[in-house]
Amino acid sequence: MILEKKKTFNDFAASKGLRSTRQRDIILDIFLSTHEHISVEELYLKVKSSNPGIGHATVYRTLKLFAEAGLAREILLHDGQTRYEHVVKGEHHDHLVCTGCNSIIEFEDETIEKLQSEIAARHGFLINSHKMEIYGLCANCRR
Amino acid sequence: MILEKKKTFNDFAASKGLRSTRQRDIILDIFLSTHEHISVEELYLKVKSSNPGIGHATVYRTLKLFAEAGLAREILLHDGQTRYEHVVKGEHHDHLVCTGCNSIIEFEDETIEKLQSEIAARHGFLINSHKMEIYGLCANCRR
DNA sequence: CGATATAATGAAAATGAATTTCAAAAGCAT
DNA sequence: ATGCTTTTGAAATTCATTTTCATTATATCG
Ligand SMILES: [Mn+2]
Ligand SMILES: [Mn+2]
Ligand SMILES: [Zn+2]
Ligand SMILES: [Zn+2]
Repeated sequence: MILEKKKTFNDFAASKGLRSTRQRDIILDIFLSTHEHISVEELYLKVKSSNPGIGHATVYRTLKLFAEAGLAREILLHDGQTRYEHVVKGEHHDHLVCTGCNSIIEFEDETIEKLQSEIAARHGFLINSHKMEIYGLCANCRR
Repeated sequence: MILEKKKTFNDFAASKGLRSTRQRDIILDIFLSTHEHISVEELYLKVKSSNPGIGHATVYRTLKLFAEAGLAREILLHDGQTRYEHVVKGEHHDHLVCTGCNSIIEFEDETIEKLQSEIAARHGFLINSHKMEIYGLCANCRR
């Protein structure tokens, strides 16, 4: 499925007339090797540790491309850092965000998604994406 | 209900031992006179037009107090500006955000809220707040 | 192949929202 | 009023992100 994502990006790049570069390959490899919800800075540091030459701006630019290509999702929590997570085709999830330890629990709820569609339809609204975050304390942090 | 909010803030201020200042009164008045989801900068400009002396920092600081006092809610959309909206006691709503014209449609859905609680409970998670934003095109912008 | 055109990169500068600093002003208890 | 503490506002600072622009790399074409 890593190969699949690489193909997704290559197809996207081709369709956009983007050139294939060593930097984008490296950043994609490293992004795909991560899990969780990684901040741009975190990814940049990972990238730099094996490829000191790659610059800040390239990482920012490339992650935007990944999001555009549909293989990454931008996540804005309340800490002033943009994060990215993997997009799994045909899947969607939302987040329980613990304000105690910053951990994130993912969940999906088919019923909520359906209700969202109904609400949008009721307003003549065409959904492109949505985000839902529940903030509070995880089981560990509760006491 | 404007008086009620002022009382809410005064009680909050009293309980926190905050001093009552001309600036906070003015900013509260102007905030309460606004509608929609106003950015800090927008509010600052409004404030400054009638009270040129009031500074940027004070507006930022005061809005945080309003949020803490429970009469304003901070909203982060995807435009890099923090916005604030009024909190109506006992009410909650979420947002349909049009990426075409930046308009916002508010909605409430009791069932979704209930499902959120269930999900949280299932994970032993204690909800403090949540946000749900649906992005897309409003009826006007669709075609 | 080269040569040429154009896109991508990266270091550094710029931007912009938000926060901090700190001296002066204002509020409050006595 | 006095003295103590909080608040204010201008300016400086921070910090993430974007932009600039000279250089380098990639793709295309003869
Ligand atoms: Mn996730
Ligand atoms: Mn609203
Ligand atoms: Zn936690
Ligand atoms: Zn619209």
